[in-house]
Amino acid sequence: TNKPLHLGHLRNNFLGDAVSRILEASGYTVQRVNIVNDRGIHICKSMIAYDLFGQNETPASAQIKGDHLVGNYYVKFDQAYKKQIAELVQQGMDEETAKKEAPLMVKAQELLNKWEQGNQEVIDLWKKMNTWVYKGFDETYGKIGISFNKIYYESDTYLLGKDIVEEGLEKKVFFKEEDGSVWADLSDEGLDKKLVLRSDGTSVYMTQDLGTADMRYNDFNFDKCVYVVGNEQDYHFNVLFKILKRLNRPYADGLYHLSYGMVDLPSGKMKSREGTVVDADDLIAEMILTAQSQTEELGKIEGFTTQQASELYHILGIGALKYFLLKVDPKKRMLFNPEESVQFQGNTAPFIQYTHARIAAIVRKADELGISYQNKKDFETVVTLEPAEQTVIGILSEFPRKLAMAANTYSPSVIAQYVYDLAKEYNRFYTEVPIFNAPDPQTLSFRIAFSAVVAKMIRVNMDLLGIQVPDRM
RNA sequence: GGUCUCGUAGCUCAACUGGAUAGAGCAACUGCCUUCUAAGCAGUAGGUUACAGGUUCGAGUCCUGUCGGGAUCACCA
Repeated sequence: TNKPLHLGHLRNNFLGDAVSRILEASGYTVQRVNIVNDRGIHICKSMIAYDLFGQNETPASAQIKGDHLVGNYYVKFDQAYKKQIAELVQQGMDEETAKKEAPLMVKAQELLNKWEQGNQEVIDLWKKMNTWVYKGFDETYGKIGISFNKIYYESDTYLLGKDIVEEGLEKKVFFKEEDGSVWADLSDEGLDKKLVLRSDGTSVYMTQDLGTADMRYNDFNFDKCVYVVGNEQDYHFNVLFKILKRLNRPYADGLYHLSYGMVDLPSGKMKSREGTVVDADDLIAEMILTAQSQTEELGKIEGFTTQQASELYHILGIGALKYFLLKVDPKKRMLFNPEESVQFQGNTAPFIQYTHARIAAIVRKADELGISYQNKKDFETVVTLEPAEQTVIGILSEFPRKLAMAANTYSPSVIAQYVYDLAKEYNRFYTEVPIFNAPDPQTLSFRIAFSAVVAKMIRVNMDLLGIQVPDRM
């Protein structure tokens, strides 16, 4: 792609990462794979705008991340393009024709053709600008702790799948129209006919996805393959999976589309072209800044080095952001209100992280006092449990079932909700039941051990979400 | 228009896949720091689960219809 990451991408990446972690914890070996759309007319638009207005600007000279720089040229193209359309319409051309015949669009098409023909000059510029974009993405992915085992580029894969079209024709899964275009007819399953190859013999999205499905199976020989893709592509994946099934692919039954809902703003849907998107880098920076100001306001960084403090702000800010996007059922669309969504109280990551930090303080103190709590015999005669302790233990015992549910439904929100309930209930214990003023040494040992177990479970669950927990905050 | 999807407190979300009195947070109000971190805890108030039928011993959850939001139905990806 040629546009910077936004909030929707964050939901996508956090979901993919968390689901990977949950499946790993459930015994699967997981390969995280990303597909980068690095070719097509949209890239050409950025390239043209750069050619026209760029004056050899680079991310270094402009002091701006590469993905933002390239994204800005995409916007510049669109502005100039719209102007040209308006002028043509003014001269009496109808809008549809104007959109196609505006000089800039014609130029972009020419550029795409040159790219496909391997024109060296075009390829060089394309590579240069792509490198900037990837570097920008790497920086963002680094900040949010997301990584992949393998990255596929569409410039390498966009010609795949044509052999499968041939195979499908032989197997009568596809049929050919008079103009030479090839289609899949799924009308007997309540779906429409779907184009799989253009009349000029070039591929479309479906062709490519048929090819990449085979490629991924050859690369990884997977039992399951989870596509984390937004729900606006439900129909596409429905068709894709049905076609692969009809082609008797051995892996067809293991394919799953983790279809997640869009992130809406109070003003409505995010639209890149209209600039109504929440930029990922801006949001990340804002979350970290908010974490900093909240922490300083509460005066909680006594004894922290500058380095430690900035690490804490990062853990809190990124954690709050991840948790906010993961606590909601993936299937559902969700609303992001910039004014209200950046919160650190209530059902948020900082609340859970705070609970962990308090327990860590208790454990530190116990260790300093030399209190023994690591062995069962330290407290095995304790039988009376406070109500709050009983409730917490009940929650702890639910973990295996919750993990299984999260894995089966590909739903990190199950884990998020669970760890919140655990922290919430522990906090009740924390205020109601004294620990260091426990009535006897064995109860004291038990309550410390009990707290340590809760801290461990908080850490384990937050780790499933890809969220770190601090020992002090 | 066809298909899919959603509609739960003022707002954002839960409800363990059909079980008992529908739960949290935010916002509002009331208390609690001389005691382990108040980013916390306790409490008050807030609901005819869009609406109308149906299935069931039992429905927010299942079926039908209506209304309302969203997505999709490209020789774009």
